[in-house]
Amino acid sequence: MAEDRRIRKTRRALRDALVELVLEKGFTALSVEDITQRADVARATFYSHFRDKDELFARVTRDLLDELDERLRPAVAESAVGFTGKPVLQMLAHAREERDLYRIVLRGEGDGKPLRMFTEACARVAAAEFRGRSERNAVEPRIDAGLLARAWVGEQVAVLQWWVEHEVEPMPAEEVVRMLLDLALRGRYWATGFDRPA
Amino acid sequence: MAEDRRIRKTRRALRDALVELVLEKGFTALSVEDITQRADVARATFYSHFRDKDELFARVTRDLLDELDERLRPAVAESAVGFTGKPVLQMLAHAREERDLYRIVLRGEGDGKPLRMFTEACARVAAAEFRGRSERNAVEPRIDAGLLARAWVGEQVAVLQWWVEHEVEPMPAEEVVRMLLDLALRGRYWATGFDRPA
DNA sequence: AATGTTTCCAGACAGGTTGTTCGGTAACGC
DNA sequence: GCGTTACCGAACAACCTGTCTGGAAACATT
Repeated sequence: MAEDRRIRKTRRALRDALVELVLEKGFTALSVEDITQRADVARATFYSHFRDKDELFARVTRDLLDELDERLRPAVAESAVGFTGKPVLQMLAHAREERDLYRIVLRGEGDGKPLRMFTEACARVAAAEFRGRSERNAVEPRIDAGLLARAWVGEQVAVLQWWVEHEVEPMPAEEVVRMLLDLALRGRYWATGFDRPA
Repeated sequence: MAEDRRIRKTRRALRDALVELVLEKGFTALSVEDITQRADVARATFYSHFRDKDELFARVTRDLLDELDERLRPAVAESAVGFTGKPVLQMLAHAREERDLYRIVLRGEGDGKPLRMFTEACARVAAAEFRGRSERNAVEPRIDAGLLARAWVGEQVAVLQWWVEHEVEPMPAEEVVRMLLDLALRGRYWATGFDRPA
């Protein structure tokens, strides 16, 4: 009862066609026929796999997130002893491999639904990272935990977006991680040398 | 040669209908007829004002950003002497007044195009704030300026998004600004009391 | 209050998209 | 080789889009 080779082939073709075409003309401007034509698949076949465009996109995004999760698991465990930046580095590596898909997701194609899936996945990872730490934290935090998580994920996603949109890598992944961590942990005053307030 | 009262009325009705309906069922699921019906306007009239849905949304967003810019101008000038947080506070105030519109823009409705307009506007403001500062900055910054700007705007937008999506205000705007500034300027170690690295 | 202009309306139009259904054909796993 | 399953191609109604009418209503101006 292994999965039919034909199914894998058409699903893969549809996936690739979607990514290519969204990159070319945007998700909304796309018709199902555009996709099936590019994928060299009959239109009727599309509907035997997915209810509509959105379901295909959602499915593709979910697969991507599962893959990312797989990679992040060991990195998060390692990062539990301190903010090592390993999870962020893994994410950048993943983004490099699946750059086109990352681009369209991070652009908010599909009315931002895939992007929301992505940020929520990141938020779960961040929450896991923070949880392990707050237990052995003595002093009272000066900021709300929900706000902290949102800010951190927002920072990450924004930088990731900036990074994947460049045609040539603007800087090596290791450096991005270093800067992101310095900025988040030590703050802008330390990172830029701007004069501190009185 | 003042503008025709009828034009203002129908434009306003279409704007309100758009915001309401996007909030209810999402931008893509919307038809032009849905909008004109809710606005109590003939469908043909819609096309005499806008080419399509997207142009209406883009126009509504642009108006919002112009309004925001108006409010930010004095705040940015005041903030030039130090990171006072005045611009962020103004933005939160604006978001409270136009909450529904902020919601749909920040959600990425319309394939993320309006959201991109928004973040770019924020980036311009941030750049202006940073520029005035970097001149009288002695030491070499430890992080890239482009990355810094991206991270800061991403942080802001993510928190704003979090803030407007709550049905009841999770915390007063002044407190959000304080936390956001503490976090961005002094960093997570200071803000949370997490143990510093060796 | 009269006038010439502009906007709005209701309806109709072709062209395209959607999602579903069908029988026939080919590829599949076993 | 055999029974099963996925694919194809074509057709279908329903809907949406964008454009274009002529006539009615609201407008700014005098």
